Amino acid sequence: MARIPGRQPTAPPTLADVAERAGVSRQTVSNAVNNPDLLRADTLLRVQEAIEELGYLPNRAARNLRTRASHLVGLRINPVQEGTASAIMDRFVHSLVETSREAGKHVLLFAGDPLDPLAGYDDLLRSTAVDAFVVTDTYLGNPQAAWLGARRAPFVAFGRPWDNPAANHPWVDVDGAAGCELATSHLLDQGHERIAWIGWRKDSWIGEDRRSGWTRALRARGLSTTGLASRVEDTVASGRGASAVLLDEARPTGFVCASDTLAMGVLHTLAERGLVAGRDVAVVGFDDSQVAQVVPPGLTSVRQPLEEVAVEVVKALEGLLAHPPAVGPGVLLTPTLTVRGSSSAVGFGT
Amino acid sequence: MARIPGRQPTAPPTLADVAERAGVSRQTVSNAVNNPDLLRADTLLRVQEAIEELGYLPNRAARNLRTRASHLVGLRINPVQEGTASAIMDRFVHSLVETSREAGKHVLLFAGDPLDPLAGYDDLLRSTAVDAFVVTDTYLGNPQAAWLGARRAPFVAFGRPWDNPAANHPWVDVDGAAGCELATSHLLDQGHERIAWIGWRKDSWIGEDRRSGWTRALRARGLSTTGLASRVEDTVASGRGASAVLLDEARPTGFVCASDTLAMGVLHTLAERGLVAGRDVAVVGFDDSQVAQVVPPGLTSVRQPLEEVAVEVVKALEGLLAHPPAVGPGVLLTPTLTVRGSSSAVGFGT
DNA sequence: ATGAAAGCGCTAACAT
DNA sequence: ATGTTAGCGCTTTCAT
Repeated sequence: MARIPGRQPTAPPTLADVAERAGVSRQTVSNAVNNPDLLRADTLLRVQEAIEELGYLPNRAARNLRTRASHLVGLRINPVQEGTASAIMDRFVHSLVETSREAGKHVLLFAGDPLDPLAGYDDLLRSTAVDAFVVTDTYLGNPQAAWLGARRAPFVAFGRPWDNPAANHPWVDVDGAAGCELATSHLLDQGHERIAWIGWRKDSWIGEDRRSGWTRALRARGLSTTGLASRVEDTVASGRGASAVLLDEARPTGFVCASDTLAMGVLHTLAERGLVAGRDVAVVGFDDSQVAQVVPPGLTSVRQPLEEVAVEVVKALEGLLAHPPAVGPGVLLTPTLTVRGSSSAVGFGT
Repeated sequence: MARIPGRQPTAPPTLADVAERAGVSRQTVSNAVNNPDLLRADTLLRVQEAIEELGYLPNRAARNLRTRASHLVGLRINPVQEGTASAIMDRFVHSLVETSREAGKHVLLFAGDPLDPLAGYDDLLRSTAVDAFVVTDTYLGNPQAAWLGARRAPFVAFGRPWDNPAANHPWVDVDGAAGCELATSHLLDQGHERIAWIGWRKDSWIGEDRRSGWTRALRARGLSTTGLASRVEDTVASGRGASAVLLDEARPTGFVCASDTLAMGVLHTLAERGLVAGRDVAVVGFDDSQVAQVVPPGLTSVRQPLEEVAVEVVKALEGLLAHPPAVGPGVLLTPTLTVRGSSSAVGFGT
């Protein structure tokens, strides 16, 4: 990289450096970067050469100050839940970063006090550090949505506004009911007729949604759900306990679970009883976590299309930050089912 | 939040707004924020009240432009390795974000073409979007370190400069050899004498380091390692294959693995042969992934102290960005062993 | 098609 | 202890 004498050896070149080198004004360089159409072809070429030679790239801070935009998207991350199989954030974050890059944005991570869902948002907003937020933890009944809305802070939610269908912020979500219906139908197709559900407590909107997919699939085949459902906390121990009770009292031949964590609990029960998943009892989880992928004999699981979610989220962000802002309707994506050994003898061997 | 008439209703208050309200100059407000010691107590109080009332927070872009610092740390993230148990990034990223916050920094995520380890760094550097980088994927023989060094880009590595012990950049790493020695000693203490190693190919520095811990522990008790080691790719299938061969040819009663992924491969082999982990054969993995935590009967695993790593990384960053920069020696942290059912009948029941 | 002037909000350097 | 001046690097507006 060529250096201008008299400058700090590490200071990157500025617009003025390029202008001098190309023999034009600073403004023309700016136009070459942002509105190339305005330049005559030969001028443009000369400026571009100078840019190339100097390795010029616009200074972010200066541009941000001038345009009042940071091209940064804030994403709050919570601590990893140890002892669970929860694994979607990892994949989602990567997809979001990747997609954001294509849209000329970067992702700014910030931490949040798990007890205060609002912590961190305010400072970033008031210091104009980010242009918008991506809000992911809507499962709590997200006060963020209302709060951010009240502050006129642009944001896109990954997750439906369950508690307020009239909310007018953009959102993207995955159809959990469809996923569980898919899972249940898969077991029905394998010949199972007594299929149990292990899900979350009734106050979880997501949990009730997923459960409805199980109900729907059984009803569609004229099968009863009575005595086959259990609602517990999202822990391996709860899954194990619930499956033990269900096996004793309802004798199901298959389990559909609201999470991979609960499904792993079922695998624990089976291991204790000398039963083999996929041969003796079928098990399906939700999220297609790494756990599902590597546990013997492989856990069949509902997979959220997180790459698509990221694409839709970024699309919504771009609309939101456009002039004038454009807010489309919520987007509901359909998950797929990844079949492994836990639900089909064929799948044995990973 | 009070609003100044004549301004956009959404534009945050500026230094000038606060100055006017407090009846002082803009500089005094700036000092109140950055050098409160310079103000007389009563002036400081008045300014602070004005700041409070207006909800003022300094504009990031303006401050960044003026101070030539973004208080942003760049972290490149790679795609999640599907089908493996690899899980440390998640935990590390969260710890890093948390610790950075305490140091007044935020973490900027960017994506990288997995094939080009340098992609993404250059642009952020030249556009002065970040103050420094945290480099994590040093296992490849990291060209980033040399490259960033040549550009005088401040960075801290999570991972030793294996290929260049003379490198003078700050780094933090976890002692893999000590971890595997811990794991092997644990099995020795349980009475095992034939303990096999399943690790990575010889060109992996990290793999050889971890393996040396296994060797050291066996040698210390006068036991031979001959015929007990295998070097394969980091996949579940490889771990399964290697453990099958080792069981047939060397009859080990315990396995120490370079990763949880390989350890899961061992569990596959055991499941196929009707053997029970922890009762018939002991297995230890590395990384204490979620997989290790939830798989029945629980996988004993070496746990990296990622929270400490993050603390040391941020410490090193602060030194690096201080005036003048201060670069301390590399920091090597010691992992712990999390014992679960796969290596002790006691651990049965999670 | 190109250039000149102004200013985004802040802080470093110097006055007072 | 506080105020004044200048300028960080860029883009918007307006003139040429």
